[in-house]
Amino acid sequence: MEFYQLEELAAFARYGTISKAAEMSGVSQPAMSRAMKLLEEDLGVAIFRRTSNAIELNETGQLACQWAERITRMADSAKEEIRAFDRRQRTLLVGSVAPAPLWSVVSILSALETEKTVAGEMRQERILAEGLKNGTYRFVITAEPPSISGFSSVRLGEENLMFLLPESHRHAKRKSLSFSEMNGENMLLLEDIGQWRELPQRMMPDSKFIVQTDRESFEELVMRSEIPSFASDLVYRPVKGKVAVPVSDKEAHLVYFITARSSQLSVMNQLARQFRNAFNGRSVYAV
Amino acid sequence: MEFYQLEELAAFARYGTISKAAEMSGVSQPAMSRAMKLLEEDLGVAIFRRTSNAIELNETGQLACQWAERITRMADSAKEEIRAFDRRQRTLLVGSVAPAPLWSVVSILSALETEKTVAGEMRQERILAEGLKNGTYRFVITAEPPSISGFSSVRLGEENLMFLLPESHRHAKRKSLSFSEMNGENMLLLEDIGQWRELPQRMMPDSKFIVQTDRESFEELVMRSEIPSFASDLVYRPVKGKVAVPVSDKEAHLVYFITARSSQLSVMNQLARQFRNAFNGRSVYAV
DNA sequence: ATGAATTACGGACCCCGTAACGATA
DNA sequence: TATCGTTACGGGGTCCGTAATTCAT
Repeated sequence: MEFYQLEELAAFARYGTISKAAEMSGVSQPAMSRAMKLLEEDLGVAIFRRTSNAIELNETGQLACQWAERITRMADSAKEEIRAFDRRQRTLLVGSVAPAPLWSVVSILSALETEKTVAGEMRQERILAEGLKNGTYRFVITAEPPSISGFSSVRLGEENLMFLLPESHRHAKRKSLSFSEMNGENMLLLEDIGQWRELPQRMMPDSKFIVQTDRESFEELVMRSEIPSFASDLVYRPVKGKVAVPVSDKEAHLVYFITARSSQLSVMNQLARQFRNAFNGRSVYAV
Repeated sequence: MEFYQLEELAAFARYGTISKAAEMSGVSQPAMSRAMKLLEEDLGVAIFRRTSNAIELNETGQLACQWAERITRMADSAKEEIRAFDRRQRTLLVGSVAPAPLWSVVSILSALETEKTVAGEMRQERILAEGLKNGTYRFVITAEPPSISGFSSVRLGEENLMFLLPESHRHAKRKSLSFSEMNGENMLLLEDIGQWRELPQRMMPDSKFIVQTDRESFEELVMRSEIPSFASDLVYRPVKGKVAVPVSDKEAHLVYFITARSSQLSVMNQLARQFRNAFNGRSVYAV
């Protein structure tokens, strides 16, 4: 019994005649005729009812066909799952509640673990803790480190939110600014910013937020319009005609921790060191 | 991906080295080495960890092996089930509560249905009714015909129990004899007699029954000893030195019905006719 | 030096496609 | 006569086993 015979049997059942099934399967008619004969011989039972000029499945053949489909389906899913498992084996997935620390951690890890493909994704803290336990994530980055036995956390660094205002803005000269002071003012907001996504909406309930999914469109809008937006010290790059004013509320200040199996402690410390090196002097608050 | 590769992968997992697995599978070592390599190439992922002169499964390989076993097991059971189904398709199974009518019905049916293998088995009435409905039995023979819609019953004939006594027995001259009159007397009994099996024990609670499994041994014992036994008009053959005395209790008189799908009515009538022809004049009570 | 895996090589087998054939509507 | 299935036949791929090679214990 061979896979190609089972597949051809299923094709025959679908199309009714050997000619049609052969044509649809991309083999010659005699080839399929032979394949069915060989399968029948191998099984040792009649699975076809043959008249001089036609052929059809008998009851046993219908059963055989169900099995053929089950087996080929199983073989297909086996291949798929084996390949998926292999991919998971050779990729190292990092989860994070915010994009900025994720980018740097992914980039640092890519250099450290040259064997593996490093990928990152953003999720809620609850999901991250779950995924850390079940092995989906090797590392997770959160503001409140989950305490799971066998896992350890290391302080990674901090991120501070800033208002990005046009120089002409009435608050442009301020050294710091609270959410309440900006409440009611419409702002540009980027969609995919994890933990930062709902904070402004909560703190500034009277403001309208113009949400952008595409990062390039967002930056285009920031540059070309007078509408205030947010920036962060971790990703801050000066924009011509704009000034960055730190948000004074404590909610705008996040401390990130990286968490993984305790066996990864040395890797995590290295990560934290490189992370801090990369952003030394960049943070508005830090030193 | 081919079945032979999956089987060899499973063998390799079982025996640990290619050499051993090849030897146990009856193929050469290079053949199996190649098969594993081809399988690996087909999957497109590494399933082995190779050192210069050793090879072992990696984690993906262990998963692949589980799938290999699942698939080959499924293929094996598919073959088995297809063959079993085919056998069921071409055998006609008759169920009965007693051996005597079963034998004749099987023999008559064998002549009628030359296409099929006719087989018979004895079961309790409850099981027979169940099996008739679910298609296990094409015909069942019972004393109390089950009434199931779509199925019909035909009176087949009757069977009467007799005591088989040595000529010297105190009751040997009787024209008939009740269970209670024989109660307390030890008797020979055949094991595989279906409905007749527990009747004597219920009606003669003080008797001890010497049960024989083997029919030949039973007949030997009947001939060579003075111990009374049972006979029936349906299978009665005179035994030298023994006399048969009919049992007078009504429980010793059974009327058999044959039941099957109503579409089989004409076959059942033919069966009943041939059955009565075969036993015409044989029954002690009949006529 | 023994045992394991792979590579090299010639041969056999099997499956394929083209072509020819038989049968049915 | 057109369609369908089977048989016949030459070709090519592939799988096999033997033999040789490499490597490690």
